[in-house]
Amino acid sequence: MTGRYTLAETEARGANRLSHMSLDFEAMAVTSNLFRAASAVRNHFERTVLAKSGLSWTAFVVLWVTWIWEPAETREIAEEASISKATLTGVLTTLEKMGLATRSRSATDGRLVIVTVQPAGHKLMETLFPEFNRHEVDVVSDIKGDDRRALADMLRAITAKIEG
Amino acid sequence: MTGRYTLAETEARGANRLSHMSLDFEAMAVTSNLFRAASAVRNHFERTVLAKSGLSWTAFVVLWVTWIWEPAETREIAEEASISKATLTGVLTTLEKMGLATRSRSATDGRLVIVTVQPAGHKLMETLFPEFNRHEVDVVSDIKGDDRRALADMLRAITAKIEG
DNA sequence: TTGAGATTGTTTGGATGCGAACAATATAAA
DNA sequence: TTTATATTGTTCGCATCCAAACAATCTCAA
Repeated sequence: MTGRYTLAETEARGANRLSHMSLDFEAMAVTSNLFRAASAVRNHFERTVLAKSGLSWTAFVVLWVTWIWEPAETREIAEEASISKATLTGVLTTLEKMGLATRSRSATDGRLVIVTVQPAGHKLMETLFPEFNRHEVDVVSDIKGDDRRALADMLRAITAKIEG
Repeated sequence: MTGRYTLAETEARGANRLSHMSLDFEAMAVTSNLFRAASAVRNHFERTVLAKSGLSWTAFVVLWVTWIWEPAETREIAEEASISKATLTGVLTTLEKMGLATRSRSATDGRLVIVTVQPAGHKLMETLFPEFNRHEVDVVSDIKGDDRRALADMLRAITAKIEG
């Protein structure tokens, strides 16, 4: 939760509030910095790489997942993008308005909706994704190679712990 | 970006799309799992610990920051909570409606708004925050002590790299 | 003292974001 | 065949979330 202030400062300032509680400040530091980092990365990417194309972070992720797996079912896309199906409905409408993707009904199961990337979407991703990846490289450039793998593994462990 | 599928599966499936691109899959795995984890933690906390009190993740963070630093200026709260001032305006309105916090004008600077936690807010945090922390402990329980510190440090490094 | 520029919180407009209710479709057992 | 149950995407209501425009206030130089 802490941002500008260090954990030590927060701990000192919050001493009166927190001193009588039994707390694990290291676990707290993990979740705190997890969100701080995720939020910083997201905002930075939206303001730099994604700004030109007018895509939000979520719209980009949805388009990316569809691009890799197309034709893709919406339930798969929602799962991969870590968003609810209700949210996906809105994002897909946005992508359709932008002419980047289209919806169609499944021929074998009338309940399913199949999503396909439009030519404009393919053209966009062809240049946007490599650029996106270069920013990803930049963001982790202060972390050594072995540590990057360890970092990804620990983040995966957190997700696994929650989702079972 | 990948969720249910492993990076290897995505790489294999996306071979046609990605094979001709020069990509760093390890950097990709970091940002991918960073968001997957942050999203999972947030949703899990909102559905368990926070559900009873009717607080969203953001509302809880804002209340927590105010609780530690009160009386707090809104610009400080927004910075600590990693949200924009526009977002904070809405969240504070929510917290006021719930009777957990109040706004007041600064006596020395008419531009500033000072936020204070109400008695109901104090009472809530007294039990909610320790419970919140117990869930934080649970979430990182599969990661060893030393690794937890390393994890927090690397996440801090990512944020620092972006925010300078 | 005064007026240009800086700072702050709110408003506006638009896009997520989710749970719950819903209608359409599919599946299963009787 | 029929009927109860399950699954899927959308709609609805509401709460974030941000950039940009805005009004109020402060600062500081002339």
